[in-house]
Amino acid sequence: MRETEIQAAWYGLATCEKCAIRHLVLFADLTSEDFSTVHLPIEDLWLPPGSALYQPDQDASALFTVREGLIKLEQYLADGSHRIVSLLGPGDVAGLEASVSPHYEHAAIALLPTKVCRIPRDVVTRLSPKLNRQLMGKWHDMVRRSHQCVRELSTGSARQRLARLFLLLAPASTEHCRLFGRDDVGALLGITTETACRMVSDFKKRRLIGEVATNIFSRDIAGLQAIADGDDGAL
Amino acid sequence: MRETEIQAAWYGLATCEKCAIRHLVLFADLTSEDFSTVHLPIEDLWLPPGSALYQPDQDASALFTVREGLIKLEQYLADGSHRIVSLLGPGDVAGLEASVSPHYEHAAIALLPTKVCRIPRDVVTRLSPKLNRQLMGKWHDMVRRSHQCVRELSTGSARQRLARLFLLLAPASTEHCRLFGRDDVGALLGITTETACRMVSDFKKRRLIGEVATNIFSRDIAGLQAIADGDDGAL
DNA sequence: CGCCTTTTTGAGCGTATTCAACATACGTGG
DNA sequence: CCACGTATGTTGAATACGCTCAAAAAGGCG
Repeated sequence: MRETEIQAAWYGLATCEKCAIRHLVLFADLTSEDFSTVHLPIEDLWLPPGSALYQPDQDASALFTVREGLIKLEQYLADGSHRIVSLLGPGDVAGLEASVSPHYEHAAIALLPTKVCRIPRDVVTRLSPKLNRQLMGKWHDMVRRSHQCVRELSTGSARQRLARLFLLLAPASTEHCRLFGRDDVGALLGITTETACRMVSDFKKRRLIGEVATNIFSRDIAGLQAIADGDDGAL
Repeated sequence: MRETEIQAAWYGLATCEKCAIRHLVLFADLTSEDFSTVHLPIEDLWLPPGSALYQPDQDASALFTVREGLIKLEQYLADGSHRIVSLLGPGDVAGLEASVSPHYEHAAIALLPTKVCRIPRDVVTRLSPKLNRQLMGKWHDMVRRSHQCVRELSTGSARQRLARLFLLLAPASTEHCRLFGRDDVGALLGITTETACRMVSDFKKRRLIGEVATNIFSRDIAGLQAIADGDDGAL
């Protein structure tokens, strides 16, 4: 088991009022006055791939808004193996359970270079009534993401799952997308590392994807869509 | 596609204050006074297996506390097939999205004879501040259930998944448990109906389960646990 | 440059799927 | 009450798929 620690570098005190993605974060409804009552530090953190935001059963002292990048939530099974149960992207909140429970329930680990802002649990508690609408919305997002993982990434053949993953990694309009380690692809899709690897190879051979740099891919959206829907991978 | 309609029979106006499972439902924190402000009807419904509480995109006019039985939440895929993304049991709330969104996102269908109480969306809206703690808790439950579905029911071999399902169907202390149609077992575990069927047969042959009546099973908890953890099904 | 980790590829095997046939249960009408 | 028809459950045989184990290749990093 690889040792993953919080390697986050301190990035700077967040100026939430001017946050570029504020419309989609927890503080969307707050006024300037509300901000002035927040005296606890809200930090911006940069997470390199592989670094953990938190570990299961750890004290849930904060929650984290994802601003850029991708976070995996994984849980451990009885036999010591693990499974990725959800992915969190920009606008999502990691560790929402901090608002209702004393401990985290997953390991939250960056899959890509990721920027988050850390909001102490006490800030949420204090602003609770004002944040309620947004909190509900974030819970709703969590549920949707999780159901998406079952529906898209844990259903059908390995080929279909990988195709759907490539489509989820970035909007169709985006030129390139960044993939993560084959181990994580496997743990996410519920297949082995080897199968994940073989499938990626196969997609490259069929020109459904093209690797423009290490783990940076261009995509044939229509082709991937066809694979994702029907199981038709015949040449 | 089978036509499933709301066949729920009206059961009686719920007397929430005296509800036997009130400690685990949405109204746990309310006072007598609060109840007196609720003038909209809260109905108790009995759902026979196969009947739908709601369908996707339907107007989300109420949410439903499950009191007895089991509800499946399913979503449809591009190719017309469907996948069960979560199970809801006693204490869980179906259609929580009604509190934040105008439409339902799943089909919610009873797998077993099921008793629910229907709480109009307006009741929740009106009592909103008082229900907040409980609502958060229910969202949290939804997320946990959904992650459980990935972790336990969509991971490992078909044999492991089925073993875990039998363990989830009822507490270990419960003598018997009730299973549902093989189609639904398949859609839940992400395997085909035939495989689900063969596995159930196999479990019976190995005496891991015993069918005391149609779809009522006794269980060898320890045996099932062994299958669920290691993949060791060797004779 | 060598060491370590991650990725890739191969071969053989076991499992789940497919497609088909058959059995059983259930509900309806004769 | 039984006969029939449909829906559901069960089983078989062949195939395809993904897994295991093993080994080689390709990056990173000291």
